Amino acid sequence: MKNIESIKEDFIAQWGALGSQWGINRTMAMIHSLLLVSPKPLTTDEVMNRLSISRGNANTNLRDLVGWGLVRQVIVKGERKDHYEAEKDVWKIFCTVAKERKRRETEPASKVLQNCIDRAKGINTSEAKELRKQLVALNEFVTLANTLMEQIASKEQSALIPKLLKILA
Amino acid sequence: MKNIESIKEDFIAQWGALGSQWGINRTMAMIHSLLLVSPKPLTTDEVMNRLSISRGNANTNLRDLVGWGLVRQVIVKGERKDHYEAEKDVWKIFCTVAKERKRRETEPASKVLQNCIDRAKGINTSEAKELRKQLVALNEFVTLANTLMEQIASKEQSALIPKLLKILA
DNA sequence: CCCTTTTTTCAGTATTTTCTGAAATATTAG
DNA sequence: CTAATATTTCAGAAAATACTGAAAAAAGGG
Repeated sequence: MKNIESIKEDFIAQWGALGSQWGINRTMAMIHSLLLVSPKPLTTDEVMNRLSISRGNANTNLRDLVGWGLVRQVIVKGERKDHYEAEKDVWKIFCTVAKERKRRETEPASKVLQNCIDRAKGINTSEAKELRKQLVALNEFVTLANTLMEQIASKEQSALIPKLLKILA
Repeated sequence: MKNIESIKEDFIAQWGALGSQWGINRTMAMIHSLLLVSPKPLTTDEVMNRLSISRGNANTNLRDLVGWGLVRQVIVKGERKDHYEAEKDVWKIFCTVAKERKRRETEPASKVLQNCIDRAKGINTSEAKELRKQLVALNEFVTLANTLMEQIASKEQSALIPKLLKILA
């Protein structure tokens, strides 16, 4: 059946399944994809009904998406209920996710490493030296990744991608 | 207490916790970090004892790590048991993970998108056009990311990073 | 204010994921 | 081939995660 709604449903279901193979929970990924392909902002009730999920679930995941910066609340005049819409520009989505993951994941990782490195400095065996070397290598990489991510995510797609393709050619 | 083993233990525990915030299960991340800071290859029994996990768990996760290409089996002469060691070169680890995630995650994602796009081609409403546009934009991005990852992961770190830093400056 | 509508919270439940331990299978030495 | 050792598998248990539904809190209207 060549119905547009059935295509959207499939997209939402499959994209949601992918999201969960990744670090994101299924419902959150599904709400995000629903909003991504929705021509207009939706209310909590509409999200609940479209995805057959409870109010609590819809509410929590919508707020989390807002927290990630992937979805914003919009006011529709003449309506009491909050409406939500997704950022649809793919490059902006990427930048948002990159910055957020940096903040939530790579920065804490670097802290952990730094702490272990500092503690290993006090020991003078060859084994400790070896350990320190490995941890320093890891930390340098994580830090570098941080810097690169930060810079990439602060640039315009049009300004960056051609250059990237060039140096990789 | 400034004991080197206690530093390793902390590193393993904390790195494991981070791994699980990400897509990797805690035990797998812990085994990987244990091997990363181990000066010599370890047997399944050693891994079990060091991390206080069951034989089944150790076995399964070691095999998965081998499947990811992050750990290899090595034969220690004069020993019956299999020994495992981690790849320690950080850049190689990164390349391995990048290629593997591409294969397991972004390629399937692109397939899903392509499928939806093809089906939307059969419909001629403005809404379908809108949907197609959004899905195409997503797919172009995913495909681009695939290509970049592939190329980055096939280069030497020393050849790539300076160039990257330059164009981002 | 007080009533109505909307949003948030959260205890209890359901589901999914991970882990254990022991049995089954495979490997190797003699 | 046999026995000893090592590895794999997998059913059931445990733990972690996500979800529901209803009650509480907050917001808006008159």
